[in-house]
Amino acid sequence: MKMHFIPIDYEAFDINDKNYIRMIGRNEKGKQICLIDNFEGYFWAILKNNLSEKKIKEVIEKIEKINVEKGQRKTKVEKTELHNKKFLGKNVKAIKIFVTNYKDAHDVADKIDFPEIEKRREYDISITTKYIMDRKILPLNWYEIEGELETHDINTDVCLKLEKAKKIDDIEFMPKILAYDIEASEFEIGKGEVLMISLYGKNFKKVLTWKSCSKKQEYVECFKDEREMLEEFVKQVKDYGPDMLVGYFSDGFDLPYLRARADKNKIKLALGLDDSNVSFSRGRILSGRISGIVHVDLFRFIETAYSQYLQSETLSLDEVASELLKENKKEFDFSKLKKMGEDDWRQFFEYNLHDSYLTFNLAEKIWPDMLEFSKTIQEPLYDVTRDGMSSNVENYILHNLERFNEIAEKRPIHDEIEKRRALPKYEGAFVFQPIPGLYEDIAFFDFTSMYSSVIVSYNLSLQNFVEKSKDALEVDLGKEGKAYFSKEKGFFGEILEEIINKRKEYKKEYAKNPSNLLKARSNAFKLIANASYGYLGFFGARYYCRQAAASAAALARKSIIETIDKIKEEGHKVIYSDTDSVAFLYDNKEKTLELLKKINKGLPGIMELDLEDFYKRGLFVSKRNKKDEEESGAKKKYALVNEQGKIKIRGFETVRRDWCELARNLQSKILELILKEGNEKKALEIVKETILKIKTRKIDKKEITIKTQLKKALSEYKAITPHVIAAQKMLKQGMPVSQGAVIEYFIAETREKKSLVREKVKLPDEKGEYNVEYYLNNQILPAVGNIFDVFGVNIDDIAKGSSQRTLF
DNA sequence: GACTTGGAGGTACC
DNA sequence: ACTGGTACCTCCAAGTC
Repeated sequence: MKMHFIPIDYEAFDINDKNYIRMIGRNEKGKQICLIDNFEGYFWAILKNNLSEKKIKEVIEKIEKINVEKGQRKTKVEKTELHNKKFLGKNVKAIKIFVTNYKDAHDVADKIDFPEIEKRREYDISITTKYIMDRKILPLNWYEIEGELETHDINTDVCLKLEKAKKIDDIEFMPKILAYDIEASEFEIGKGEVLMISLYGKNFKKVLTWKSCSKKQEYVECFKDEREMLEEFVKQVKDYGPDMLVGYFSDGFDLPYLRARADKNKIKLALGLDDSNVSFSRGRILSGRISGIVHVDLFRFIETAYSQYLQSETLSLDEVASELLKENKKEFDFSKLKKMGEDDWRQFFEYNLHDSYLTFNLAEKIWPDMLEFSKTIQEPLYDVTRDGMSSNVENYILHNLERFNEIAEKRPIHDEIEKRRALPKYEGAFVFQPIPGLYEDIAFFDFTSMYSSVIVSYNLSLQNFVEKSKDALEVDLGKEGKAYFSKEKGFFGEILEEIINKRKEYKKEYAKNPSNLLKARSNAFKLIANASYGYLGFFGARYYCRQAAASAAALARKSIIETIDKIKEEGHKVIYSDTDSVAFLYDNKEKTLELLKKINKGLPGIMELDLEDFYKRGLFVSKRNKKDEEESGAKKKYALVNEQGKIKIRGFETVRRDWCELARNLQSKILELILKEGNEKKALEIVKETILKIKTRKIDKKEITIKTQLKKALSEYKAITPHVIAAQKMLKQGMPVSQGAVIEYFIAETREKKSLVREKVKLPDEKGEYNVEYYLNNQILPAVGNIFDVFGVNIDDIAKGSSQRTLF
């Protein structure tokens, strides 16, 4: 049989202790297809230099006799091949060792500890990654496949055993998405009961429940008990037949909860296309897997791939949906949960369904990004929606090694990781100390993907890292001495250069012909390029090279400082610089652009300086110094307005979520008045008005709420800060408090004089007046004080003055 | 008990 | 444990006088 096929889900399985890969996907008509392929697992033994042919033959013979026993399973070396390969750019002879079961590759490798063997590699790559690397049946690409019909215990339209596959042109593809969400009686996984499950797909909406049903909506279906509801959930998902089952925070809540309740009810949550139970892989965070259906936790994907482009301060469904879909969650008061009337249940069903509705729409909206991530990195959707950026970078590299005939480096294990983590931080970026003031006519230059282009231009990588030599590039690492890098092109640099070029190409294409898909594609490459430098310095990386990362930082410092000097030489006053950007005063745009060209001519390799923008005004403030410290300009804190009147604020409290809205909004208003109108007097009036409002208690509670994230488990805090107290209070009230939660509280008046802030903490719904003194002295005045300092106005005096006036 | 100082903690910048 | 370093600022914790 011959047909078109797009693989979506990958899974390995064994028959008679041999490995196979099962791909689930669709044909162009939307039929669900299962495709089975052999997997010939292998790893590499790299031979020492200059071994005689006879010696090599002996080694091969020894290797071919190796076998291991793992419980019932006996794994042996099936065959070997001798190849000329490369390892970190060097030519090596290596034995390709095929094993009958790849799961035991590590154990087989352990037995090959002969003196003739230099290194053993690639036994630590996951089976699906290895399969994709080897057979090049790439996720979400279209193929024409040929194969025999196969009877296989799986619920798809057709199942084939693969014989031939040919890549063909893309056909537009939209997966069948089903979103789900649950509500439970208690927050802790499995402790309470699942009260309802909502499902939302195309022309499909349902809420399954076993609770009050007399006034239910038409989309609600009622069951006798939790068990029947869970069974129906499985049935509904199967009938719908989605490619993707999507939840929001469903790895951490919905799916483990469902599984726990199914276990409790002694039933199987047989969502898998082969009727298998949902399973969870252990890791720092649980990952819920359903065989044949891609379970996606949108929250995790958004967190790694999307969050840096979002304004949302938390990644809650409500905030993210509000930003991306312009829709919010429905209201529901959870404190009612203990005594629910029929109308309350009605409202709860609607609330539950709406969460699935939002999740479904988010999934459709973000689909281009998931698709392009998967195609770019060449890893399955399931992985790409969960992996962090370091894995994404690494997988991108692994899938591109073959072109370089490279054997992959190993992943570090415990001792090596510990060693790397114990190393001190190396010196990073240069940040210019600004002089506080209001400046006019500012030009901003910045380097495009500075660190990546430094890495490419100077060939900084593990492969190029060498002992001191005349031909090598010498990088001065200051206190740490010097590092040397060979000048040949290494695969790391080549791959990174391609990534940068593709990003440029797709960005240009997008500008010409905008589409969500092109935007997503350009973005995927951008994210990978941006994470590559961090990858070099990441202790868990296969291609970790601290010296390369430190050298990238050192050479970037050198570049930006030289750029600053050149700008100064032209007679400009440089006012700021951070890492890859420089701001200076200009008087003539043409001349400024000429200067840009001139600097670019002198830059090495692919390094490129760009005009970020021309700004009309810019404000830099001083640090809130401790006593006796000399007043100095604050780094990473400034506000600019460009010629179109667009304001850019960095670092100020306005953009910090751990300050109350009142302070943030006031500061923002003041910055705008100063930047747009240059009117600090009017700004001062607004501050006075706000002070009066605070004192007369006219401020809404919402505006004085402070939000702080709980970064670790409550018990691990050494210092008991206000947000820890607030979290403890929440816990006492039976509210869910988990690591990562954003805690909300306000500072209240207390009967007795208390000196510590935490003694005045109250939860938003607690009775009590806000603490005038605190909001004045710890929120409002600090937020605007250093802005008015620039104009020689002491805000503390003003505050005191207005307080005297109000007294009279 | 008032005051200083160091560091824990959180969040932002690039 | 799951990309890197730099920086600001608040509030607690513990020490000094």
